Amino acid sequence: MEDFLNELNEEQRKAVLATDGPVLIIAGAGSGKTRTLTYRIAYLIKKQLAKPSEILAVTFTNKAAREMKERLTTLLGSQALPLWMGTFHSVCARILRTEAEHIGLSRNFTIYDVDDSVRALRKILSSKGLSPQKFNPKVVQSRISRLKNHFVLPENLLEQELDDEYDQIVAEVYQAYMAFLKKNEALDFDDLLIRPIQVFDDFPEIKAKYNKKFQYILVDEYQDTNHAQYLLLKRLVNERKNLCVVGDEDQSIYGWRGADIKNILNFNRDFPEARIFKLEENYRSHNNILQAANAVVRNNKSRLGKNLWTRKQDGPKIKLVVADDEADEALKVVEIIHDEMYTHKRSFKDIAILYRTNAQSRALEDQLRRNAISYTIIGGVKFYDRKEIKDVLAYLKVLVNPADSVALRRIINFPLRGVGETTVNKIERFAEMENITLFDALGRVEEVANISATMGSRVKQFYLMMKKFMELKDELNAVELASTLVSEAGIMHHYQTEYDQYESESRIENIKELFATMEQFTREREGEGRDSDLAAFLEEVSLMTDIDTWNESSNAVTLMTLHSAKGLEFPVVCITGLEMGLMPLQRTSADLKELEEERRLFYVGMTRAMESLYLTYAKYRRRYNAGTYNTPSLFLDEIPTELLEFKTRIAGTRGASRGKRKTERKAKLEAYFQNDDQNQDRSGEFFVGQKVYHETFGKGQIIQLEGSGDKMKITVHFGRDGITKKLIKKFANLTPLEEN
DNA sequence: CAGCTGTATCTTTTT
DNA sequence: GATACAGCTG
Repeated sequence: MEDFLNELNEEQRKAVLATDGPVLIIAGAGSGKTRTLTYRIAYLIKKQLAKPSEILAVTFTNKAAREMKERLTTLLGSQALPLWMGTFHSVCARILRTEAEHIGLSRNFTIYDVDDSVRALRKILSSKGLSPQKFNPKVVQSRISRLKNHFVLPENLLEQELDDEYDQIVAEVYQAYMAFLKKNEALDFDDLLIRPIQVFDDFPEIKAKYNKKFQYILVDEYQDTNHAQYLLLKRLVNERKNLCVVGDEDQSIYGWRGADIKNILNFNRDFPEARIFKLEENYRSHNNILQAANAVVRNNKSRLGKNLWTRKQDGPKIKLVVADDEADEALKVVEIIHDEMYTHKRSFKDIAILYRTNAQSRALEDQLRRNAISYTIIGGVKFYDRKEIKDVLAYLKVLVNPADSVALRRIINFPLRGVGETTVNKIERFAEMENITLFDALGRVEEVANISATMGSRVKQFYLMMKKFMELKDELNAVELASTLVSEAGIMHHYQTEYDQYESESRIENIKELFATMEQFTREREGEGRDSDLAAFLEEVSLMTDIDTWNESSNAVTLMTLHSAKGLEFPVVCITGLEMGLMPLQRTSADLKELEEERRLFYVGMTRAMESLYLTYAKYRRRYNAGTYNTPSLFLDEIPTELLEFKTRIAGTRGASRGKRKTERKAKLEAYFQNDDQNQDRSGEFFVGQKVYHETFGKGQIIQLEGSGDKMKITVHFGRDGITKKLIKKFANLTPLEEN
């Protein structure tokens, strides 16, 4: 017992030992926050202050929850398993499923993701005759989500007179949307948080049950909780107020999602008796990295302030790398990777490449692939967002919850069975008249007016097939059910025949991977003695993010957004795209609050690095159609010059600037931009990124230029055959193609 | 009336 | 540079 207390520093130990009453732990980046939390839980259990089942620990991602659970199992064995650990959303889903019968909710409710919500709203808006130009479904979705995050319900809005016409309509649509969800027995992400609050308020006996159950509550990443989560916590905490929250206001990066930094800043106003501990020793990063990060975040006004320090050596300077454009930036990233591998004996998995927007990954991917560097991408098109996965899941969702019309509409004519929009609309109108679900209406298709006999039998055939599988639901386990369904419904056949070989293989591969995940899920859940049925699996999947499925052990460079990188660490980190307009993002620079969040985001990125940190930016970058010339991010100016090394080439040469003075560096940067303009304006010449045509190879794109004049070597990637060729200008006979 | 083809429209970050 | 939708065709 005491052994593991010795593994903590004094402040961490104090935080672990302060078991009772409200506790706020301000934990700087890399200060051993997870370790402190884990040991605190272990301590509670070992000292028998609480049974595992009386502890609730809320983490920010499912992955964090899984890892903490593993650590606890290592410390305590399987006795720790009954504790509740998960994200707010998964914990809420669990409560709602447990209490479903008492609160008028189907146990098999579907969870709608943003995409589903937008689909639903699109339908509602058009049925109200509102133009999608003026009332963009995505905008309306985010407005409603925002309202929900602030626990504002449609009835609160409608009872007051709203000045703004737009707000008035949003309020009406909001109400219709809630009715739609109810009819479909669906909850969206925000409902998962809101419904338990309502349940606790409406059913005191249920609130009492959970108050009794959860004697100790711990919340990680408290700076990123929103108002609804705050209200929920207030209800979950009982009179003992054993609430321990851990967070770092400098790492609050989810304001746009409704996270309220005030939750952490005002914690001791909510709980005046709260004890506060500050973890300020950083165990992760070399001193240079830490000092640079500190210097950047110091420019923020809204913070509690702390002094993060380390015993570690200074380490190498932070390398600032300038690139011509995004392809060149990617090329330089490749050089960085090579250099780190050969001169510092790193492997792929030690390296992370971070960026502000997912779209930036493309250029990086291209270059990594060409240089045979294995990589994994987190985010972007998520595994569970892939079309084939969504298709299969939609089938399963309908099996579990036939009332889910969004899923049903997705599959009713997939694979194509000749049942189109018009027919579905007719049946839907019938369903509304009869006050039954769309699915039940399919079974009575012969009663629907104006539907031909052939059409009717197509619909009926689909209905009967689904019905049959619904009956098989209890006989087969989740994987058996899913795989039989997928072949019988013709999905496998569809993917085998409708696409080229490469795509077909990868899609089928993905479906198989889904089945493998299901199997693993079933095993794990059975081990814990929890629900392992299809409904439970779908719930888990709905709340899963890319990072949760990330396999750290595979040896590959990791690519992800700065947001996804929160909570992770890598020996080598490279943050790309450090230009004005991208980092900070264009629309954020006007608003000080948003600018500060961008700065925190950069801070989060920097503090992921343990040993080396590279910062790159491109002077020119293509975004949508037009490209833009960019100036370096203002955040770069906030890093003390003596901590920076200015690199124009990565390996071999010492291209580093000796310029220690800011002005000198600025002059250098400006010189770069001058150069660049000339480069780009040389009409008739070739440039990197240019599209060209070659007699034998067809259309291609220049990815590298070496030398000059007729002897210039031009490396071109030809998309058609996916090959890359190095050509001599004189002989290649390349024709430049018009842009676009 | 289903299904295909071409055009318009956007791209911040995610539970 | 992918997706959604309108409009056309069979």
